Amino acid sequence: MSNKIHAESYDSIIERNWPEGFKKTHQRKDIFTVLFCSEEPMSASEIYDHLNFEGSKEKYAFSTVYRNLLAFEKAGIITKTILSTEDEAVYELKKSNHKHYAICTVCHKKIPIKTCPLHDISKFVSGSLPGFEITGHQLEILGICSECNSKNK
Amino acid sequence: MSNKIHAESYDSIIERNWPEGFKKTHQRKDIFTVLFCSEEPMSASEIYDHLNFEGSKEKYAFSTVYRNLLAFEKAGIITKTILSTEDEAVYELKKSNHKHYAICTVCHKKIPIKTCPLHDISKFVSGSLPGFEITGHQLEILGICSECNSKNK
DNA sequence: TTTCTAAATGCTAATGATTTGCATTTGCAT
DNA sequence: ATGCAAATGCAAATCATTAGCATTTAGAAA
Repeated sequence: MSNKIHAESYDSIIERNWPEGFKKTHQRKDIFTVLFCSEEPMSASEIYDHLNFEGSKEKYAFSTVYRNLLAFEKAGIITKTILSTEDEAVYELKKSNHKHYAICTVCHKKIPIKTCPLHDISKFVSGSLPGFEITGHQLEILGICSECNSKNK
Repeated sequence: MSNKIHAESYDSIIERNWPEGFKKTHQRKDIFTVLFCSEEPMSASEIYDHLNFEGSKEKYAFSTVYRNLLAFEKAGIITKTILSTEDEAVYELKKSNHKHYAICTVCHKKIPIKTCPLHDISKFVSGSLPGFEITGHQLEILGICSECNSKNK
């Protein structure tokens, strides 16, 4: 990113979170920073737009974005999700507190759910899945948000 | 389908499950039957292959498959799901007992989970989402199955 | 049963997200 | 500073899914 004021702190954040043996190209650092700053999971094209329009003279190819999202995912520091209401995958940094969303099937608004109802999922499931090592889960709650509901009256 | 022996019973099943005001074309009935007979959720191309290779002289266009999957979904009798390990959407008839899957991230095996851990999801979530009307949910458990785990030793 | 019409189909071409090939550039270890 | 594997940019290729349009068909009406 071009914001000099924050450059230092981002650098140290990157330093702490960078995967082992990962080349630090400026493209990679910038993709990481965009994801780090985003409140919401982002699609590849949203990331691409952020990188290419925010006053930076750098070039960021679409293929670079996709290749690095895949690389970050393999390295285990981001999560890829395909929501059933969208046709693009979305990506977010793995934070300590992971999130799920309630998604309105009418307006596609995504409302984060504060608590994960699957804290004890492993106990719940492991009984019926002997030998299966659970590494994660995906959950969406689908429905109609209050705004869309009232519009339909 | 071409199996005369079962034709009668499929007809009555179709009769009972057919959406209101839906034209009964042989293509639609056959797509329904393929889904009805499948143990697993199927992708559009799997359905297409079943229709076009199982000895039938009928023609089934890809666009017909997609159009009718969408129509069935709108009519509320099938479910479309995009699994995070696959790049095709999969479809299944809504059965009384809905299912979730534990998916191996290595071999992509799908293991049905017997119980839905979200029976009381609405209570759980509704508190934090006032006015949101829950109509459904998507859940995947991701991990490594026992076979893939033992291979990696 | 025959006629009629909107809806459904098959075909092919278009779309849109994601991937790939390849020549060029760049981190980073020596 | 040098060298090379890894990363990049660009453009073309893929792959799932959708749309356009001329033709066919289900099912209501005559």
